[in-house]
Amino acid sequence: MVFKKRSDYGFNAFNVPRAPRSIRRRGRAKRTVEDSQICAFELLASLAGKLLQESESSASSNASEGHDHVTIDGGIKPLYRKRKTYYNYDRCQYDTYKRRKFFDRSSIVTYDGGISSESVSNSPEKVMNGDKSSSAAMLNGACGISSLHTSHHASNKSNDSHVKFSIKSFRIPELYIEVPETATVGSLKRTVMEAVTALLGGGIRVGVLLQGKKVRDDSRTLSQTGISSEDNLDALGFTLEPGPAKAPPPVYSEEPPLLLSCDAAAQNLTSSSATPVVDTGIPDDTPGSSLLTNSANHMDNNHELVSSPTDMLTDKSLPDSRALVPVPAMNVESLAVVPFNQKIRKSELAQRRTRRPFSVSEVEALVQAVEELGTGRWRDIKLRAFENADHRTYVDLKDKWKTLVHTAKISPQQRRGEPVPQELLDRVLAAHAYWSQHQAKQQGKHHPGTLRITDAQADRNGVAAIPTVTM
DNA sequence: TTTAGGG
DNA sequence: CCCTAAA
Repeated sequence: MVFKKRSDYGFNAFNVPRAPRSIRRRGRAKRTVEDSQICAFELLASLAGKLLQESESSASSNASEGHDHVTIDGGIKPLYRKRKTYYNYDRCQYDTYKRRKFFDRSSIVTYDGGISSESVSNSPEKVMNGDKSSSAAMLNGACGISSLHTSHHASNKSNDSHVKFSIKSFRIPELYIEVPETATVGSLKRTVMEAVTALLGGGIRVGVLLQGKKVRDDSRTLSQTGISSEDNLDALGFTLEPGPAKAPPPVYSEEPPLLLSCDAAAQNLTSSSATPVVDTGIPDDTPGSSLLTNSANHMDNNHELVSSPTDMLTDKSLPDSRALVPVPAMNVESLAVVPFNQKIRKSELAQRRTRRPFSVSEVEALVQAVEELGTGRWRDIKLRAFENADHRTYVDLKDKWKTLVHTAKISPQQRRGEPVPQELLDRVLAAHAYWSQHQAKQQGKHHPGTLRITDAQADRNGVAAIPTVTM
């Protein structure tokens, strides 16, 4: 017997019309999206959707037990989930992309389902292996769709406009549980509880959705994002997303380690001066799919990422089982544990990498390398100029070059982000032109010389300077 | 695994 | 940035 508690299958994202782009507005509120996430985290920590009141300096609040009101301050560092090694990059992606397609889309739940399993249904699929009677409990922590519904009350204070969030409840990601029919209800409950506990303990992140779209830019303020006390916050929602259970050691300073154990989060968050580390990476901004519509697209999910802390399988579930269990528990266990653990790993890689805009110096290095090696040798370029930047894959460099060429062609007014010196853009254009005609495919050591732009300050009429190679 | 492009 | 087809 297989039970499933699915909160969402972002799978049918395409069934949902894209929510209208939210209206950005700039105001005085200075809280950032991250702050909201902190609020959400605290709620999570208490495992109850208690009313959360956020106030800047009010002395007290009527918050409930477990945690009193929290004064959120800045200093939240985005966490970074380091990817596998550079060379495994694509492979990892390949291994998980299918899964991602299936789960990435999340949505705002329009119903408060609470933390309990609100819709347990029999899985139509048959358990593949012979462990039909297994008491394995699997927790699918990868869907990243747990979401909740929030109700909010705009505070119309005269001067400082604060936004108050009253999150009724969170919905947890899908839980995939499997227990023998001989199991008792009690064991089932425990199994579910363990699955939930494991999920929360495994680290969870919070996402913010507005108008059905995920808000990724954690640096923007609430007002800038469109979350203002004056707006109808009905379109605002939070989501729980499975996060890495552990924080890989940061490699670079700009890669804050991520630690997200529930406990840690709870501790940090309950402190008014805490500066918890929160992952800012949000999987996808695609409009969420409706949780209410996915039931139809229910497809075999037995193979989807499911995590199952081994401890979860060891006991609990069996004690009450008294029927004939054809397969020894141990065997079942081994069969179940292995695959599930592998799957949860994949789920951890399913997160979209955090955005890392190229700095001018990086662009400089890239341009330099391309001038020397030409395009089409991104592997070498990576090795030459970004050997120590694990977060810059050769694919990234190639992409960056692509955008640089584009950037160089458009008017400065159309460019965004940290402005790239015109000098560099000129070199980009020159190198691009040079290697384009030169096909750069020259094997061997290409010209050991240096690509030199003779007309760096090429005219802005689109005529790229013709570089020359000097020996 | 890399390259090359589209998404 | 992601996803892939090809090489």
